[in-house]
Amino acid sequence: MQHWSQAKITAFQDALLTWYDQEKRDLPWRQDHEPYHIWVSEIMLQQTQVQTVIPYYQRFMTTFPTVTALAAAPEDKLLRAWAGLGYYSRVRNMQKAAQQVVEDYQGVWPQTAAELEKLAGIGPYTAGAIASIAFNQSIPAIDGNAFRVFARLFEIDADIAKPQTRQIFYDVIEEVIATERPGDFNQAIMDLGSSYMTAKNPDSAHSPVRDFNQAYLDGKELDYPVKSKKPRPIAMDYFALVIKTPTGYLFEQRPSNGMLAELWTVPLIKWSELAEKPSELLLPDLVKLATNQFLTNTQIQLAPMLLGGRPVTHTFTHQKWLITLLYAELAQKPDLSYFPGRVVAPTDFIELAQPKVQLKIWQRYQQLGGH
DNA sequence: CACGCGTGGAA
DNA sequence: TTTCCAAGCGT
Repeated sequence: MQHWSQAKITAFQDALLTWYDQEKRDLPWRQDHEPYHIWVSEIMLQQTQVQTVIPYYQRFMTTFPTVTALAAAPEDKLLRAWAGLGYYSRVRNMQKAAQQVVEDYQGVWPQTAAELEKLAGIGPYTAGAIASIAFNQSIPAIDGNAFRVFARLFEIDADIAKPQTRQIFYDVIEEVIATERPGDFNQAIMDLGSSYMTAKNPDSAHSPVRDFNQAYLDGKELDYPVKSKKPRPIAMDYFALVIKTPTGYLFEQRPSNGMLAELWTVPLIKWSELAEKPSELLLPDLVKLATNQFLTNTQIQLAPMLLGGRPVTHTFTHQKWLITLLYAELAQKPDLSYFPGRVVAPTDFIELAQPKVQLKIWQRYQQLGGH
């Protein structure tokens, strides 16, 4: 790996920051440098694209205008504000961190990356981002963009999927970061990574730092960054039970650990966890078997129906769910003593924090004539 | 350290 | 359709 002279470093900073001053995106969280605003945006932006985050950020700020409001929020309101964004532990950690700020720091944010990293949900990237953007601390903020940009600028071939690689990049960035404007420097690198120096179709020929991009100059841009691949999602079969009662539909809250923790869905039965596995030719039996897991003394009034020939599919990072919809209608309100959920009228669905997969299930149900 | 954890967009 | 990627963190 090459080593830049001080003159080259200065020229790079000038080119980058001049471009950033002219072309930086006007984003809702760039209106000011309030640590609360920077923090919320950074958590939302973890593994999530800018255009997805914008409406969530705006609603979140209306709902929870201050760190104090967030610290005191009831869990259902909290989850509703996050529903659909994914990686739901982020919002639970966020409330823990808000409570830490209010209780341990009397509502005044710590200003160093080391202190910020002690807060729940704040790791090395987010700590660097907040410290540099909100508090003007000269410290790297290394996200996927920064890995890609600097891997190309310096032709660094260390595998960015390996945790120990971070130190290599940290040392490089520490040398070239603009110490007078660290927050703008870090954000400029991220803007660069999402515009000219993208992963797939980069346009480095027109990049403001074209002449500093060694991989581009060598015609090897797409060789960087080096990143080991992850295994593909494992297919899993589920049944979704759409159960209509006189006053609404059955919903259950998922366990507090694991996938989609504490979010609301119609009852989902994992095929691999069914004690008995009836033949697909006996679907009425299957519905009865599944419902009997949690509904006692219940008459299923109408013949259960299989809904939808092809399953609803939803792909997560590690799992691909293939969900077959089953429908049943109950003549009476069921006994919910052993059922971790509630009967919800369609007009009250908005009160539930529902993941995207549940919205897909409901969409399919409606397409098939449900209401 | 390797893995679990959501979702949407691009090609 | 499949694959990969996107402002990561906790365990």
